[in-house]
Amino acid sequence: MIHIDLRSREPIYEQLIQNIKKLIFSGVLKPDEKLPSVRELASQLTINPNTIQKAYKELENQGYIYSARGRGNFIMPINEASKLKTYDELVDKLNEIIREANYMGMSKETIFNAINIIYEENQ
Amino acid sequence: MIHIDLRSREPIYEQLIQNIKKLIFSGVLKPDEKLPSVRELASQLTINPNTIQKAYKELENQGYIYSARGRGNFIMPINEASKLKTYDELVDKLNEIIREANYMGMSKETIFNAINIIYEENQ
Amino acid sequence: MIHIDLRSREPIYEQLIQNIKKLIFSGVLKPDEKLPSVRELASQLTINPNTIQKAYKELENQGYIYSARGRGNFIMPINEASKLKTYDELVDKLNEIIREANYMGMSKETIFNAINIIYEENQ
Amino acid sequence: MIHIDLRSREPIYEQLIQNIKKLIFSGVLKPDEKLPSVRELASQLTINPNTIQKAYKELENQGYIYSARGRGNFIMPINEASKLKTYDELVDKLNEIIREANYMGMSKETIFNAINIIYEENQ
DNA sequence: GTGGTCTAGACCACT
DNA sequence: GTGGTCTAGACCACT
Repeated sequence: MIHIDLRSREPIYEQLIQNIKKLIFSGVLKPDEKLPSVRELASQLTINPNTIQKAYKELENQGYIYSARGRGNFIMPINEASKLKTYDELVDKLNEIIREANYMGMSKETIFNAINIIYEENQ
Repeated sequence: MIHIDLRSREPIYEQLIQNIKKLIFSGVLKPDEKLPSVRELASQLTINPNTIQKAYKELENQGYIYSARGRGNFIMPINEASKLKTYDELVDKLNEIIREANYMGMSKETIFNAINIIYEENQ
Repeated sequence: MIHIDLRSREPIYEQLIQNIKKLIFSGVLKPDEKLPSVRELASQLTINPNTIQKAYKELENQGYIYSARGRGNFIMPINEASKLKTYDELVDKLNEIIREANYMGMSKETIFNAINIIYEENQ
Repeated sequence: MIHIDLRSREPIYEQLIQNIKKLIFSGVLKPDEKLPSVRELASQLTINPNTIQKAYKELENQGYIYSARGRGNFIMPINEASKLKTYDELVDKLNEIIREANYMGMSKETIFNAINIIYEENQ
C-alpha cells in the first residue's frame, strides 16, 4: 500500500507523509483507525524506525493523526470545524495555482478541463 | 508593494517568496527586470539580509528568477518548456487538493464555485 | 461551558486542558466534584474519546484532577503543600516571562500595567 | 555557558532549548550572531549531534533562530511586529498564571512582590 | 565546514 | 507492546 522510492531525491519521511495522506484521503485509513506501530512499519518497509517516527510526528503536527503514548498512532477524525479550516486553506492554494496558471498563459477552460479529468480519474 | 506580516507563523522568507511570485504573476515584475538588491530590500523592509538571500535563492531554485554574479537578481522569462513543466506541476497540485477536498466532503460543485469566485476576484 | 476552537493550530487536547483549568480556577468546578465521563464529554463536544482521555490524563499528571477507577475523574482539592509547590512553579514561569519581556524591550511598567488590566478583567 | 543535567527527567533537547533562550534573552547571544555548529556544540557538551539538531530545529520552529544550509544557525533579530506578537503571547501566559494564583489563594500583592523580587534579581 | 537525512541499535515511560 | 529520546556514525547537498 505504501510505496517508497529509496533512490528519489525526495526524503523518505516526506514520501511517507504523502503516502499516508493519500491513504487517509482515499478512505483506506478510517477515523480513529490505528496506524501500524513505528517498529512494525519500519520492518515492513525495511526503513529505520527513526524515519517512521519523524513522518508520524510531522503528520501529528499537521493534524492528520494523533499519538497516544504506549498505545499507538491513530487517524484524526474530521469534524465540521476542521472542514472549514481545510476549505480556507484549499482555497488559498487554489488561488496560488490560478495566479500562476494565468501567468503561464493557461485559460480558465484549461484549468476546468484539467479538474474535470482529475475527477474522472479519481472516480 | 511587498507586505510582510511579521506576526504570522509563516516564516518571513516564505512570505517573501509568495509576495514576489504574486508580483511576477500579476505582471508588476516583468521578464529580465532587475529585482531590488538583497541589501536594498533588506533595509526597505527592515529585515535581515540573510532572510532576503534565502528567499531569492529559493525563487532561483524554483525557476522564477536567475542571479547574475555581481549584477543582481532578475525575473526569469517564460518559454514553452517551462510552461509544460509548470502545467504538469499544477495538475499534480490540483490532484492533491481535490483528493483532500473529497475527503473533507466537499462536492465537485463546491470546488468549481470556489474557482469561479477566485477568477472573478483576480479580474 | 467548554469552548473548543477546532480551527486553531493549538491541539484540541491542549485547549481542553486550558478550558478545564479555567473552570477549576473560576470555581465552576469545585474540589471533589465529578467531571463528565470521557464518553459523555466526547459526545457532547463531538470530539474523539481518545482526545478527552489524553487531556484528563495530562490534568491528572499536573495534579489538577484525580481518577478513581470505575467511578470517574474528580477535581483535586488544594492543600498547603500544593499551594507551596504551585507558588514556586508560578514564580519560575514569571521569571521566564520577565526575561523574555526584557529582551523584547518591555519596561517593568508595561508588565505591571498588563497585570493590572488582567486583574480588572478577572474581577 | 550552557549547562545540561544528564540525570534530569527533562529531555536534553528541551534543556538545550531553555538554555539557548536564556542566552538570547540575557543578550549573550546577539541578533544575527552565529550559534556554534551542530557538531561543535555536540563535541563541547559531549552530546550527540542529532540531539543538538533537534533542539536547533525546534528553536527555529519557535522563531528564535534561523538556519542557513551550509552556513550555520543564527539568532533571529527582533523587530516591532515580533514584539507585538510576543506581547500578546506573554499577556496570555500572565493571564493563566494570575488565574491559577487567584485559585491558590494568592493575593495581588503576593504576585506583585514576586515580580519585584524577580526584577531585582535580574538587574 | 555546515545543516539535513538516515541507519542501527539502545533504554525509558506508559499501557 | 508502543511512542519518545538518545547515541554513534555515515553520506549528501550546499557554501
